[in-house]
Amino acid sequence: MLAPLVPAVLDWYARHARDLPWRAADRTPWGVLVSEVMLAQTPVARVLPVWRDWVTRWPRPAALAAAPADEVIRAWGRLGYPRRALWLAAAARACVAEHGGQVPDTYQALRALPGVGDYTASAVLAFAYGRRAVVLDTNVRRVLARVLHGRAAPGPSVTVGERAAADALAPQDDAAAAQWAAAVMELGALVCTARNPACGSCPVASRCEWRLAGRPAYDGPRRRPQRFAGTDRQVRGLLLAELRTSEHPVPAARLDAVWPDAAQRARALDGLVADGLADPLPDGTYALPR
DNA sequence: AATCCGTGGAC
DNA sequence: TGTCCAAGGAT
Repeated sequence: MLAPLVPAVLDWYARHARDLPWRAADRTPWGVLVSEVMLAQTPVARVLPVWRDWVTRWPRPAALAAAPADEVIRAWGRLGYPRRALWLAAAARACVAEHGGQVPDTYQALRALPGVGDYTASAVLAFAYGRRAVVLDTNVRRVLARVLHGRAAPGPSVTVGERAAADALAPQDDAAAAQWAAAVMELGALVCTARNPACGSCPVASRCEWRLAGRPAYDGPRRRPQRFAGTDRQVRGLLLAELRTSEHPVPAARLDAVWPDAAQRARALDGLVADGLADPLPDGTYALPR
């Protein structure tokens, strides 16, 4: 007799969940939102110190809403995708302007915040408010692809069938569904990993379709590999690093030194300006916006 | 729907 | 060096 899937994963989670600060008993919806935005495409270990700095410096949305952009961008450090820092600041202002300074607790209102998509809205509902939500991140998608469908990895984008299966699997009860979301995500992060999954430590290995099929390699459509070297993204990163680490406005000549291709450099700098990550000053220098 | 958007570690 | 991967979202 096989243990039912959901209880087995919940039991595993009770014994193996990491002690992460955004899950602590004194967590706040604001801290959870900050963590979710930071964790997108970014490893936990790199998020931890930055998250602690942010929630200490800006314990509530109103505090971040009042912070100057340059301070916000510098506090983001090298987490990557620095537009997320501006999204969080804009979300904080929306919390103040439209939700009494609180992080909203409905899917629709969360989705309306800048930088909050389906995953983040669902995660805040579940992890901050203990509500039932279908939380489909890369970990959950991988676990379900393997356990339910015998595939090594999920497809490039969430399908309606995938969402329906995840919905059908989640407990109906709010608290149980929230626990399930955290548990299955944690299983994907710690055991059912993309590379070298630890099936020997998996609580549902005995009923995993993928393992039972001999762990066949993924053969479906692949998302095109993202290049980085030589792209505008790299140049933006180099330019912003120069602005971030300088106490004073940066002369154009110093920005010229970070990348040889003038056309690409100009394109990247224009992009930063358009995104609110750089400010061209009247004297020809550049600085972080205030 | 396909592309863009940072950064760094593992292999 | 190159590739893949890490709690996605916007356009």
